[in-house]
Amino acid sequence: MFMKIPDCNKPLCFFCRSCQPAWRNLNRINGKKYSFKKGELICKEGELIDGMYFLTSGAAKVHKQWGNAHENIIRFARAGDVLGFRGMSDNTFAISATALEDCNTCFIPNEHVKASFPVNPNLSIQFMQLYANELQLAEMRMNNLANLDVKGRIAGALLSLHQKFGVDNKGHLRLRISRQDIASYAGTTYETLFRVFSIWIAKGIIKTEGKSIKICKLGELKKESDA
Amino acid sequence: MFMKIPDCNKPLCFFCRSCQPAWRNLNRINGKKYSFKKGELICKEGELIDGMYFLTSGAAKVHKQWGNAHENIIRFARAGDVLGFRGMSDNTFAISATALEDCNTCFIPNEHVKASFPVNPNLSIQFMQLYANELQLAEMRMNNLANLDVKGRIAGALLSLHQKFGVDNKGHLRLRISRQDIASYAGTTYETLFRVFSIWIAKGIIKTEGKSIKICKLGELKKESDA
DNA sequence: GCAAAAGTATTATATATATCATGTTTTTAA
DNA sequence: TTAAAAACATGATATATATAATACTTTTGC
Repeated sequence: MFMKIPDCNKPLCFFCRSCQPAWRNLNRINGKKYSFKKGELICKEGELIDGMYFLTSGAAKVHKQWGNAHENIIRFARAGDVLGFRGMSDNTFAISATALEDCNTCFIPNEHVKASFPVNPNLSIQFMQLYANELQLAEMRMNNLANLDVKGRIAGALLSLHQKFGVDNKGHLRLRISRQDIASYAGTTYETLFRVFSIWIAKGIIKTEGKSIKICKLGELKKESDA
Repeated sequence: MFMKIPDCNKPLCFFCRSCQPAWRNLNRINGKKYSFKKGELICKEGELIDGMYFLTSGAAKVHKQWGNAHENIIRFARAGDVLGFRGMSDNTFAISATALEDCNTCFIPNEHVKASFPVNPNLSIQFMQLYANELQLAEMRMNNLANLDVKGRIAGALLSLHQKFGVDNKGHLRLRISRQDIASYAGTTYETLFRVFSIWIAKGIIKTEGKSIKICKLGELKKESDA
């Protein structure tokens, strides 16, 4: 579950991609490669996180536990995304991340992240842009949660998943995910999600086959999510 | 309402603060100073925004109009904050900003922002950290909107305002803001906000005096907002 | 200083959606 | 390979909160 990074100058590691080629060797020395099985916790709210995880393969959910059993999913991550604390100060984080598929990650300690900025002028600009984009997404999502009814929120959730993970050759969403997780992402309950799905399946807007979901009428979903 | 920036190397302008002293003169030449009266639109969703506004005084709301009359406030900004598109690509923005008090801003065109990065190594790091912080706030707010009931959301809204704008010597929130705006920020309606306020006033948790709001029992509000 | 507009106060009603309850199927672990 | 645990399916009920309707009060522009 842990080893030195053997080769990380591949396009999927955000960090190495943004560093000068000559610097990547130091990333290899200072970073660690962690693998996580489906369902495993990558980082947990309240824990001290002294570095960043860069997802190189797999998928994860970033979530927060509420009291007893109520979980809320804040966002999803796929290869190329960053997990763990943002910025570069040591800090405990208020949010957990769990692997939804088997994951490979590069863990880079804050020390080394900090040391990398002066030497890699492009790095902070890349981070800046990454965060700016995520911020924009976050604000859109905020809006959705605050203004749309359940249908709209579920539509938005499906569209995000569609955009982030794409579809396979059969048109099925590439991420196998439980209905409960979709509900948690849309800010609703499983039961309500089920009801909405039933309606949409009847209308031919989506099609399900076990855990696989196919969006048949993308336009209809878009209409729901910006009404 | 528009003039060349006369003097902007003061601590309140995020951009100048993050640049080398020698570079600030160029900011002065390339930037423009815009002033906005209370209620005036600073930037409007759909418009092309080819630069960033740096608030040096006053307060503003960042919001999105929904169809007919439904408005949602995404966040507030005070002196030191950035408005307008984030990142540095020319782009139309999905979000509007309106002055809540008379505002002074420095407008820096994207061209000059871009040109400033290579020369001011600290600049992109400052931006990165700014965005990282805002991202964290955004994700917390997302959570609130998705999981808390109205009471909790209103409590959260008041606490944010309290934290962002502070209180005067009488303990009143320093930002004079309409109930409708608080409701829009909390993702609810004026009427519901009114009901919740009535209860809290009766309980002595808050006190109102026209537009002025005083939080008497901060602890009680905190309890509401993380239940 | 006055008219118009924006903001504030309040109740009654409607409805969307969570909660509860119960059974079935699929997946996981031993 | 079976037992246990998640995940899925579905209806009935309760409730929080938006909507609607109406009147009063303060602020703003002319």
